[in-house]
Amino acid sequence: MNTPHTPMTIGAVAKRAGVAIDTIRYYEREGLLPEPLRRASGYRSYDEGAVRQLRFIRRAKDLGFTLEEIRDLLALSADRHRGVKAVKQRAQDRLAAINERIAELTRVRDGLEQLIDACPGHGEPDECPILRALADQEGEA
Amino acid sequence: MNTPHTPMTIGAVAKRAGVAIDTIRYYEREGLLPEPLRRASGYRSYDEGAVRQLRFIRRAKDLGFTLEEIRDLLALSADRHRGVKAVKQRAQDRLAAINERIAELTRVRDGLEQLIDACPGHGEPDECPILRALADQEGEA
DNA sequence: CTTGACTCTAGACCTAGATCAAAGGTCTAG
DNA sequence: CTAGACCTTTGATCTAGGTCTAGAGTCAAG
Repeated sequence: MNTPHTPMTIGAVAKRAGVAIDTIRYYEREGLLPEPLRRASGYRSYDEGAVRQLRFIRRAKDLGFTLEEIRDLLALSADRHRGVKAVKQRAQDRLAAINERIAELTRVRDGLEQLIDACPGHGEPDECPILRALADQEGEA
Repeated sequence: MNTPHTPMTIGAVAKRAGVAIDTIRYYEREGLLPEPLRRASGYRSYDEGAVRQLRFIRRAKDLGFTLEEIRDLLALSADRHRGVKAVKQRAQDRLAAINERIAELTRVRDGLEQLIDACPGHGEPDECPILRALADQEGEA
């Protein structure tokens, strides 16, 4: 199926997974990667599985998962059967968070857009709606 | 027009502007707030202008401006006439950045949504499209 | 054997935007 | 006058996710 045991140095793994060497050691410290075998010299010795796991982490990060959530996903993905349901739930949670963030940014964008449209781009600062919006005291509780 | 000179302690200003005392001193260090007058005892003495400026900062922060950008906006807003054009430009830059971020998040969301829809929520991890998407090696340069 | 590239560890440092602690001085109500 | 709230400074700490340094050891090629 696959080359079962192709030992690699940390540098080779880093190159193949597209991450920095320091990042690999950092992930190991943080429990996102298992401790690898060591050569007699103390060098870390990795196989293909490490590259796959690093790519997993990178993709999950691209989807906006935090390292803590990824640690959780990795644990779940190792759990045959019972993990799948939980993984789907995590993905749904992540989706909800992203949607909320999009809604928030959209609100901010619309507000900013209105201010820009109303600003002539010249004249007195007092007549600039952007500055007025920032400076006006509205909510004196 | 306004109460011309109502000296306040830092605590009073913090309360009225809705920020922490430490944050005010931090902004002062960072050049976002001018150094206030001092009483004989060394206590900082603020007036209404400080409250307005803090609210300005808070609103700009809500619009996603960084403190560095806000420092820039404050300098521009003090520049009668010539500042308005630059302020509008900064706002447009900010708008473009927000739109880009929304587009990015939307892409991520759509990808995640597809994975979730395709995941049965049970069964073997090998059949979970979420885990497969994260784990599959696609790009072996 | 030498050279240069690579790796090891422990620990410091980075961004951004605060937040907190320690040790002490000041102000105000009662 | 005293308790307690408030203020001062310097400097450390926090989150998140790394990045970098120093000093030492190792590996592969020529």
